[in-house]
Amino acid sequence: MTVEARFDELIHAPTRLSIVSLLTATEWAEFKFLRDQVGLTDSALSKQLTTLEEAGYVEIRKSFIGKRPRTSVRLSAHGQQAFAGHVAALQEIVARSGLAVMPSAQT
Amino acid sequence: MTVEARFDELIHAPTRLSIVSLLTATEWAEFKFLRDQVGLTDSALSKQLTTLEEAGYVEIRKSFIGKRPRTSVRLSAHGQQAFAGHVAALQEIVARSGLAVMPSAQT
DNA sequence: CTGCATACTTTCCTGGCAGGCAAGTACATG
DNA sequence: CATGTACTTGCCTGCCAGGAAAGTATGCAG
Repeated sequence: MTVEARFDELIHAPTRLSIVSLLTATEWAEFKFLRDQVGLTDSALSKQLTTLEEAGYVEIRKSFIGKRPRTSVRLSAHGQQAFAGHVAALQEIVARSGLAVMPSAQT
Repeated sequence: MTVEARFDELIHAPTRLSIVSLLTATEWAEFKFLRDQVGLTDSALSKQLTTLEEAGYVEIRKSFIGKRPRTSVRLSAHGQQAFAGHVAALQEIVARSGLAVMPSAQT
């Protein structure tokens, strides 16, 4: 599978970047988990998720655990591609800059 | 030299990201060159450069070539560090996502 | 039946920032 | 004196993000 390097404004925005990158690592993630990880209010997260859903980047699953509603989210295939493409675009930028790219950054 | 991974909102914004990454590759760059590369109007670029200068990320040199003024810009050491730190932060995000990082992406 | 809690969603409003246009500045040239 | 170059600054518009608060739907407690 070839990933086309494509800068994605929607994914680039800091909060959505964290949401999407969290999702790449978590399969189905729960609303509260995301909310706490990215540090947004319910309303703000809800809106971002709607935005991502409208772009076709995430799937939102509403299930009931016992009697309580539970919203879970995961990246769609399309979202994964967009993220991969965006990362590739960033890497091209970095590559142009001549900065060395390490496979994994240790702090 | 250890680079601290540090997400930088100022550098992250798309236009400034292109400006800064261009600067990492060019030493002194001229105003018109930057303007054409990033596709901004004079005024918009001027403002971004002022912003970057106020953050201490770039140095602005105003010289005269013959009788005509010429504005050139380059990344300061501080700006280089900030960029490197931001890139490291992005790489950490990508690393968390489990995406493979290629040293250079060919299209 | 009423009230309160859970789990979001939607509406309303504010604030910041980006970019374009147009005018301003400074200097040289015709 | 008018015009051109090379920006800079001011003004204005538009977008979008995020918080607060109200709305929706459902369950449970009393």
